[in-house]
Amino acid sequence: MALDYLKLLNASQAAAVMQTEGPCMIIAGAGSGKTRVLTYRIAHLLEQGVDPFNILALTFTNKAAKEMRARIEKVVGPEAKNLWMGTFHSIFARILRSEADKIGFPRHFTIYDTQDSKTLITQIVKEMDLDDKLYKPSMVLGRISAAKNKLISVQQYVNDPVIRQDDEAALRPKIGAIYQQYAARCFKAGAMDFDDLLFNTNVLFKDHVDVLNKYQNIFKFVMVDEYQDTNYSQYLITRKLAAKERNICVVGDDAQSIYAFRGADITNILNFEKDYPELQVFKLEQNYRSTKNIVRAANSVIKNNKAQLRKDVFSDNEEGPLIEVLKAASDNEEGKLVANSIYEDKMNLHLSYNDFAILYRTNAQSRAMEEALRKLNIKYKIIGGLSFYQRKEIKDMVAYLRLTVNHNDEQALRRIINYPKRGIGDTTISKLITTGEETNHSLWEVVSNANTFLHARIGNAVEGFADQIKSYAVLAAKEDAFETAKFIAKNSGMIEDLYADKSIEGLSRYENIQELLNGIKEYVDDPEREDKSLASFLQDIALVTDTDLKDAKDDGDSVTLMTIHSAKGLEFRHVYIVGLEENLFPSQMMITSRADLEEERRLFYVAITRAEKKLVLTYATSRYQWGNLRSCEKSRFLDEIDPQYVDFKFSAGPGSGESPFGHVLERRSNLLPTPARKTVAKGYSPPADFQPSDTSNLAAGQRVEHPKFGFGTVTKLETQQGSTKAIIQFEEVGEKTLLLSFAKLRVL
DNA sequence: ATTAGCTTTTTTTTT
DNA sequence: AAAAGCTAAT
Repeated sequence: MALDYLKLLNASQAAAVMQTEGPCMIIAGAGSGKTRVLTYRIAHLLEQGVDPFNILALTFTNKAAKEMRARIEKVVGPEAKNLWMGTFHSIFARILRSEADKIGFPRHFTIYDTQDSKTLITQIVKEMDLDDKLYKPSMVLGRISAAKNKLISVQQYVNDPVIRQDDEAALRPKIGAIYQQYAARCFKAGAMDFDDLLFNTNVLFKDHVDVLNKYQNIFKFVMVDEYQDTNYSQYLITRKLAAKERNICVVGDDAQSIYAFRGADITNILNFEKDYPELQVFKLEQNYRSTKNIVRAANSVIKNNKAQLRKDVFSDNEEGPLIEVLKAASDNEEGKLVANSIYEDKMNLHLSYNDFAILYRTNAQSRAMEEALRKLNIKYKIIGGLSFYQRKEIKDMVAYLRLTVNHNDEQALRRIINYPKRGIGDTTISKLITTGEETNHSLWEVVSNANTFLHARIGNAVEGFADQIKSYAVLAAKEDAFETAKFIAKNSGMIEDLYADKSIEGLSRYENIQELLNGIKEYVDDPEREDKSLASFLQDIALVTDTDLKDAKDDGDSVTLMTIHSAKGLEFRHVYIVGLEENLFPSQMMITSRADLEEERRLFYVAITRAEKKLVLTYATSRYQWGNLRSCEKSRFLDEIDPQYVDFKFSAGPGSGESPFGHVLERRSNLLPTPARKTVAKGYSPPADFQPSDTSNLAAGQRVEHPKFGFGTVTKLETQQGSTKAIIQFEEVGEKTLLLSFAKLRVL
């Protein structure tokens, strides 16, 4: 049959589309038509007669999955609905639900969001009588999360001497104990956090070969988008699933890897080459999105990163205008400059507000932008930030729904046991918890038998609450999600409580509950929805992000505001990247190690490459931070762009009046040590015949040579998860920690 | 048990 | 600047 869509692809794109059998890796530069390739590749598979039920396509966001499914549907028709397509988390949550009993979880397990996890950790730290200054929930959760992403179980964690040393060195020796308690409590509550969804999938596949076999036979073709952002846990899942058919295709761009903080591991790409020696690699290097200036500027930035795969992204588009750099005196003025510029461009070039995006490093930066846009009556939408489902009243309502479906959900129970007020105070609650711990019962079991150990008055209140929840569960068993939720909202007293509050915030909370109910109604009314149960609805919203949400209800012509992380995969005609200041972008927390700084630079690269026609970069010389004014220095990243692509607009807009000392200050900042110092050994250049040695038998004390760092001595070797790190004291550049599988070392 | 008023902390990024 | 946590008074 004639594959007419091949006409729509360039040579390398077409090659990648046609390569359907066996392992394949597509290295796709920014804007190189990656989604197009994935779309047609799946379409091609379907045309070859592959059953859509046998194709698994994993994407990074729900939105990406939705979009791709829609595009495939355009090519192949409604068959596309049957593809397994979604995020890692949503796909494997679904599989875990149907196999839950095999790993001891209830079918309707709860998914804890980050806030639930942190609250639980705070509670555990308190119960264990630990110093809450030392054991900050975000820090502890970070440790636990990192462990899970590397598939380190509680047992392994507490037994591993290296981990113990690390924790002890950080004066936090009890993290293992907290991890243990945290996991036990989640299990008792029938709950999994985000990382558990992947961790437990691995457990399931490891302990139940029959189950793994089943899914290997279902997923005959596996595809992974944004492969550079997968962690070890995800890597292993895909490897296991593809082990039988070996039809696995991953798409990624190492230059756009920006989720290392979440455990994403670039070695997955290298592992991939090792796992599949017969691997076919395709490179997509032509950028169809942006002007030549934008692509070249982006290249000049990313060139400063040492750790990267060889790639040469180019554009055949017009040259386009230079990249504009604007300087503002304050964050508020920065907002004004951006808003004015958007307004002018829209009028002069007859664009719509949808053509514009403002990107920032942190959500907090949106405020100044919002104010400025509002003053000019420019409509905007904010993606991310405090999501709908994170609002207090919504979390309360959802807690009722969650507890109805899963009575053991401890966090939900604690959230609402005294909301609205039922006279069950802190003392009672801690008594309930302690009893649960002592008798090894879940909180719910204690609560529903409260009369056996509490005074009648208070015991009745507690059991009354339990009865209430039980009655909701009876209702949920026969009614759909909407009817159940509507009843709960009224019966619980939440509606009444919120309605009584006549303040502006109170009113909006009341409206938010209405909106949630509307959302549930919509969910139930969807003609394609098969499962209209409350449980099904909850499963759906647990993994929905705001980024996915906002897109659904497109509110007309508006400028988009979001973090750079959220902007990944998107494109806009005109892009403004704001807040290009030291300690903001790059972020303060990311400038201490080279790896972090390089991730930050990749983030900048991602931001630049979102722009099609015009790119504007701004920075402010002062901004409010934690309520007080701070002065800021412009970002080192600005100096990393090759100046031939940049137009430094000197004077800021109206009202800013360049200070007479402007030049002086400018000079001074140039006298500071050059940013982005390269850690290469100055007095060393590698011999032309440099040949890396086999380092599998490397031992501490040996002398080695490195092509960039020069000569050094191995001080220590550390093996973790099968990969070995060498700590080497170099003569010229000091101590470095190198991954042996990466480092080119010659043993002397 | 509840609440008003005070102090402390928080800002990285997200499934 | 705002939210969350804590103390003291009711």
